[in-house]
This record gives sequence, structure tokens and C-alpha cells, in this order.
Amino acid sequence: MAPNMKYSASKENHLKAIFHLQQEHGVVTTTVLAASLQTRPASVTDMLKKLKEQKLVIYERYKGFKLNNEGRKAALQVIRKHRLWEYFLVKKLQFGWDEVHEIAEELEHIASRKLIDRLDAFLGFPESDPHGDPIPDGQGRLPVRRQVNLSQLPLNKSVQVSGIASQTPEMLELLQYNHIRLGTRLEIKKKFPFDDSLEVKVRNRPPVTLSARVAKSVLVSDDEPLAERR
Amino acid sequence: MAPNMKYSASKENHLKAIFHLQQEHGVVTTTVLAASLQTRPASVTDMLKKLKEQKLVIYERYKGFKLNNEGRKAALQVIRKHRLWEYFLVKKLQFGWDEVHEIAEELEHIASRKLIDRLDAFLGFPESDPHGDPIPDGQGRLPVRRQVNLSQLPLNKSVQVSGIASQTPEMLELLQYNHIRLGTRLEIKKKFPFDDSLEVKVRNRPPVTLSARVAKSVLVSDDEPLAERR
DNA sequence: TAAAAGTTTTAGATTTGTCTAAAATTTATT
DNA sequence: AATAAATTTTAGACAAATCTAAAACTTTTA
Repeated sequence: MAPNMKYSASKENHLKAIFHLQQEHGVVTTTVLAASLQTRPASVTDMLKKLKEQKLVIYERYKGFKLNNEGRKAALQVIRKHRLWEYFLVKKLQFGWDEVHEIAEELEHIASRKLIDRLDAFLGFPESDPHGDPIPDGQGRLPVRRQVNLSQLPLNKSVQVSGIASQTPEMLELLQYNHIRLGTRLEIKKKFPFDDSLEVKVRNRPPVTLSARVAKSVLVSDDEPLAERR
Repeated sequence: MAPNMKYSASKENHLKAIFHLQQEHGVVTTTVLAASLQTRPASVTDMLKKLKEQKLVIYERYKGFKLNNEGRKAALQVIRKHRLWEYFLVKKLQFGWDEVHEIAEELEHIASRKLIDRLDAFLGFPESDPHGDPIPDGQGRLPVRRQVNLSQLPLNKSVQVSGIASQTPEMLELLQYNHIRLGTRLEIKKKFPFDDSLEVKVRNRPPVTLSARVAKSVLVSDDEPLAERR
């Protein structure tokens, strides 16, 4: 990929969306991508033809599609930009977790490679964005996060919160109330099979009970989730 | 003007260019604007018709045009964004004076009003950008800078460098070499009518001679050019 | 002041990204 | 397996921003 290769904002959005959908479903279909981009299936077909011509996707008509290596690299650069800007907005400009997405959607399409590398350095090479999602490095390498949700965690294993899967303001409020946030170290003290709720212990605090619903949204890992790279 | 009024990048570029050209020439003409935007007169006419419909310019065919009040406010918001981003790039991301323009051209089209106000606060409400150009405030008020170029300055009047009009790398290097930069306090000790060159004295340094060419590009003012607002 | 030169606008095309409606194809259902 | 349902693609249109070439208008000049 050429160093400052510029794809249109719309193409970048398509690549990014395909990347995310692929992670869940493997092959992506026209309707699913259209829904995810709030556009029409016909428009997706149009765009996919262009992406295929530019050799960014593997696509045969009526068969669905996925990114090839070039496409994946391009998508990861967009994701890198998005997540670094989100980090900037939250950590430097004091935005809340929940208000940064829209703005980052715009900022992610600024082309300059140098800009994004300088921003990365300015932010101290963060490894994950404010939602706990990992930030690809300059080469498009995504740090592997052995991330599981709380309900899969064994008893008494000490981990750190590395992400929140579904972030409604209500959910965030509940977690805030229980002193659980990104980077919080905690462990499970007891599991209640009746409703799959959990008793969770945060250091220096009385134990709290979390519903299965909440537990599934709290992602944890046993490495240092907010450590700096390099 | 609605708080988050969004004009297309191209419209913003036209408004901004008209604003700048107006400062020099009063009324702006099709060819001049086309040259300034690196586009064709026909394209300018097309765009001007749209800007007229949106009530941003005063324009009658074959007669030239200028911004009305709405248009001026819109232009100043773009200029505000551009200059704040330039300041950010230089002061926070360690870019050089000369490399920020292109990138700021992209960043200036990000819409969010909240983003730009937060950025302003994060930067400490700077009053001028890294080139010494004044940054309009949130209401589009441009701090008045009684800025003159060095060749117009009377003898022995102590002033501060508040801007550099034409910034070639060569010019910047020359100024750098003579210890003249933004904020430098200096005064004129002698004028040579033969070639309009000047002898200039910077505090704690031996006097230096500047050509008329250079003197015309060094803008100075007798107030504090880099003071913070509010 | 009429012709020449220059400027500006119009007319008609082009590109990119999008849409609707209809046709083609695939998948599901009786 | 034939038909119905759903999905995907094609065909044709549209809006925004741009272009070229030609026409309309202004300004300059001889």
C-alpha cells in the first residue's frame, strides 16, 4: 500500500464496515453491509464493483465478499485513525466516551500519514481507544487482546477491564456507580447459576453483584490493557 | 447562522478565498477567484450561483461579488478552524510552520462546533496562529491587529514581530539566521533610501541589515501578539 | 467608436456516489 | 421439484462539483 494512499471517505467507510462485519460473520453480504452503512443494497453493489476493480476485496456477484490483504490493510489504517482520534477527543479534549464516535467518523478520513503518526506519538502510543478497542499500529498490526467477557471468566482470577461491549448511557452509569471502569482490576468471587449473576470484587471496595446482562458487556483481559507500546 | 451549519468543503473553500481576496481587492472577480482556488472560471461561476441562492454572497452576473454578512461569518468560522488546527499541529504535534497548511486545509472542514471550541480551550485560546495570523473567536470576531510591515515602521519604535507575510523556506531561514521570529521585539535603527534596506536591532544582538524585499514580509505590531484571550 | 482582446457566463459533458424500480438469481417452502 | 420469498444486480436517473468549448458581455486599443 502506497504510504499516503487516499481512498474516498465513502470507500474507507465501506472497507471499515466490511472489516468489522467479517470479524463476526466471515463472509459479508450486500444487505448486511447496506444495513450497517445505512444505505441501499444497490449502492453497496455499485461500490463493491469499484472496490473489486481496485483489488481491495474478493467478490463474485451473488456470492458475498471479503477483504483481501490490501483491503484489510486499508481498513486497519482507517480504524487506526478512528481510534487514535477518539483517544485524543476523550483524553485531551475532555469529551465523554459516548460523544466521540460521530466526530471521529469525520476525522478518520483525513489523509496525512505523518499527521496520524505524530498524533500517535503525542498521545503516547496508546494501545486501546477509550472504549477499550485495540488501536492498530503504523504497520496495521492489531495488538491481540485475549479479551473475554466477565461471564466467561473463572473464579478468583484477577483481570483488568479492557472494554465495554455495548455502551448505553444507562450501562455506563451502572458501571460508574459500581466503580468499574476501563483499567479497573477485579475478580469474580461467586457465580449464581440461578440467573447467571456474579459477585465481583474491586480492590478496596465491598463486593457488588452484576447481572448476566451486564457481565456479558464487560470485557476483561489479564494483561495490561492500557499499557504503552514501544 | 445556525450553530452547526454545514457547508460543503468546496463551498467553505470558496467562502474563505473570497474573504481573503476581498481584504486585498474589495470586490472579487471570477478569474481571480478561479486562480486562487486552482480551478476554472466556469466552475467559479457555477459555485457563485449556488452561494448566491444560499444568500452568502452579493453577486450580479458580470459584476464581481463579495460576501454579505452571513457569508463573512461563515468564512470566519472556516478561518478559525484552519488557524486553530495549524496552531495545534505546530504547538502540539511538532510540525514546522511550513508543513501545516495542507493538513489544516483538510481539518478545517470538520463540522463539529463543539470540537473546535474544545480545541480552542485545549490550546489555551491562542490569539494568533503559527504564522502570526489572528484567530477569530467563537463569535467570528477577528482580533484587530494594527499590523504593518517593517518597511512602514518609523525609526526607533519598539515593536514585536506578529506575522510573516510570504513564507518561503528561504525567507524563514534568513529570518531564523538573524534571530527574528514570531514575537521577537525589535526596532529600526537606520533606513537606507538607496535600496530601501533597513538596519534592525534585536535586543542583546548586534544590528542586522534587511533588504526591502524581506522587510515588506515582516509584519509587526506594538501590542502583545501572542497574548492569550479571556 | 469600432474592432480586438479579455472576461464571464452558458451549454453540455463527466465523475462520484447515491437512489428507485425492475430484472436476475438464489434460497426457502410446500 | 415447482413455486414463493428473499436477495442481489442491473438499468436508468439524479445531485454535486467539476470541466471544455462556445457564446455573451466588457474593457481596451487603435
